Amino acid sequence: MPRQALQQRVSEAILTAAARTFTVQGERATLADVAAAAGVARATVYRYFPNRRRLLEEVARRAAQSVHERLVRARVDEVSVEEGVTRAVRAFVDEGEGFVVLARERGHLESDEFDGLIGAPLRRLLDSGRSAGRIRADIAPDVLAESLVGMVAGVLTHSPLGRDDAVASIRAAFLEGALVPARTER
Amino acid sequence: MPRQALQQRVSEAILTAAARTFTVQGERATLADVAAAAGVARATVYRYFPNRRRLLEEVARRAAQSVHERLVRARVDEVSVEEGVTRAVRAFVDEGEGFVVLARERGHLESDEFDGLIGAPLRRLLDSGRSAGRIRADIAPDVLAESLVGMVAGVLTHSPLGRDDAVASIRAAFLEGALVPARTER
DNA sequence: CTCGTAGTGAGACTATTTGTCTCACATTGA
DNA sequence: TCAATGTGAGACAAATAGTCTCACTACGAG
Repeated sequence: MPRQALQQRVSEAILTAAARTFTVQGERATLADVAAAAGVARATVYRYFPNRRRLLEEVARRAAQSVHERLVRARVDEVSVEEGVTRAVRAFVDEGEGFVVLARERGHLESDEFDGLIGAPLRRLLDSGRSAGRIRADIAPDVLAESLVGMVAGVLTHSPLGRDDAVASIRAAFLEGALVPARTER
Repeated sequence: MPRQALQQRVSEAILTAAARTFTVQGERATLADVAAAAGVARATVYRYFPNRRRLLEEVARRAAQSVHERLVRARVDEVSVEEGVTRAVRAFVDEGEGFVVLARERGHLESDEFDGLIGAPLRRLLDSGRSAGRIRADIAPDVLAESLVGMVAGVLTHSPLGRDDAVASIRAAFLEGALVPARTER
């Protein structure tokens, strides 16, 4: 098995270029654009991915897998909910462009990688927080999870924030809300 | 000006079908699909919209305009921030599929209809709340606005909630956050 | 009621993009 | 140095975008 280092690099270059290109130009970017961005011939893209849809799916699948691993490594279920949410948001934001493509495309994927790899752990985290009485029970956990994912995708796509600022803002907005805590009430 | 009632109907049918088709099938749905869904010939679509991109833009532009008018009619700037946010969320949710297309496509539009018609009023609302000391000042208003839009788009796309439930959940999550209010603290 | 016209449906046609295939060339490893 | 593996380039077929023409339908004026 000789040339596998090259194939590794090429595959990586294509997937990275695809994530960037689809994030910047939108869903209708051409595979010629992706190939050019990756610095390879268009035919080479088809040597690695049988068609456009599968390339998109692979970008999304890898992003989902990568985020999942970050979540596991971050041990989100072994810390407080607040800290767990912070680390989850950090995992999403660190994934960057791949996460944006994932959030945008996940409804059109073959198998629902997103739900198993990200949705489920996120719901588990929120659920345990709910059991501990720290996460409010009047909103369904899956709605909270969707809200968080939507917030991250929206801010990543349309706000020019640095990673640390993005994480801090999203964490605070999601956990504590936009209102100033009403300290004097009740 | 004789047949304009017909053209009105046809235009409406195409735009509605386009919003639904692009929301359900994603960005790469075919114009033949849209035409079939609208019950017109494919050529007729091109009689009303010069190309695919402009059709998408028109769906988004109309959604933006419609939401803007809902915001104005709702007088979001004449009530409390909490009520204003509630009405804004209701405006987004009521727009439905058009809003989903708008949120997804707005980065790739010619002119930024979204920011002027929706982003600006939303930021004004949050800003006035901030001046009144009710909206937290440690998160930039445009980040809060993006968060809210992302939340709505995410929940509308991936949660099977009824309109009233969706509005209530999003309102509560955005304003008060996911945490149980720490009533006993401090 | 009939006719002229505005507007649609259907389909042929071109351009662009997707996807397939072949062949010459470069690079790696023995 | 040489053989094998993998890429670049470009020709090709299939699908979709976009253009155009023509026959037909239905509305509205008389």
